[in-house]
Amino acid sequence: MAMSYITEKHILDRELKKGSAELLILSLIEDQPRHGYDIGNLIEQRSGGLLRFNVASLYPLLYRLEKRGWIQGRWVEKPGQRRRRYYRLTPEGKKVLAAQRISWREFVEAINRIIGMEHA
Amino acid sequence: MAMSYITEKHILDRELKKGSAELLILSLIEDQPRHGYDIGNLIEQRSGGLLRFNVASLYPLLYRLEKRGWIQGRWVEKPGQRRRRYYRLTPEGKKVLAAQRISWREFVEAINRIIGMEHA
DNA sequence: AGTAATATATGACATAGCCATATATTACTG
DNA sequence: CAGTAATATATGGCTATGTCATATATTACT
Repeated sequence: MAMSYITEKHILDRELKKGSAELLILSLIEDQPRHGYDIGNLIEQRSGGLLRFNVASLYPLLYRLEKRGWIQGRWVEKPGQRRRRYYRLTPEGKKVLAAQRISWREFVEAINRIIGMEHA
Repeated sequence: MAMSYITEKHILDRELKKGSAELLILSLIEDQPRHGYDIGNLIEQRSGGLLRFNVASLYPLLYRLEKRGWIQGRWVEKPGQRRRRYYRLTPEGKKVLAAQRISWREFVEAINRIIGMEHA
């Protein structure tokens, strides 16, 4: 999960990734609880490697979301596995996710309008 | 151009805005040189008020873009007007803008894939 | 036994956005 | 003509947060 920003393109990627992080995490645990490492890998896989989370960003972000009451974590210990902390959406988190999805859509449309990509 | 973030929705907006700022500015001066204040107002107007730039963010960002050689500013003084610094895209900036438009599109598609908004 | 992968954790540093404020000029309004 | 608003650029200080580097612990593989 190491980052590597070499070109100008990557500078943009790095910046853009910041704000969408919450939305990604909330979406991924919408249907089932997941642990941090799983979330990080899913984001990388499903984005075709375009989006990657540094673990040093991912875990603190999970703590913040839990502190805000949007997600709730619990430790799960199974034989033959290292202990994992599974996070699930709280009722408050569900509301926030719904609001953020709308916000994301409006945001993308606003940007596209300004940069001339209505058809994107 | 003052900011006001009250709801959770706005927290997301604030974060999201960060990475797209460069793309917005480069796009707006693509066809004609513009000064900072004009750019700030255009972003607010064309986004229907959704995107707003604090001047304390806008001007330093313009300096950074100029320092990187993507934009070039020059002072213009006209009678009956306060002096303005007009920025234009450099050849290097044009290349960066083209790359960032592609990057933006890929980014949006990757996010949508993960959060379940393919149809958005 | 050694290495890689899995999984979580955190201190230190750097980036960069925002608040508040400042300055200067022009336009409007009572 | 005095006061206020709008235009236009500028910046010090605070804060949030992402990244680098590193640490720890467990399991799987060879």
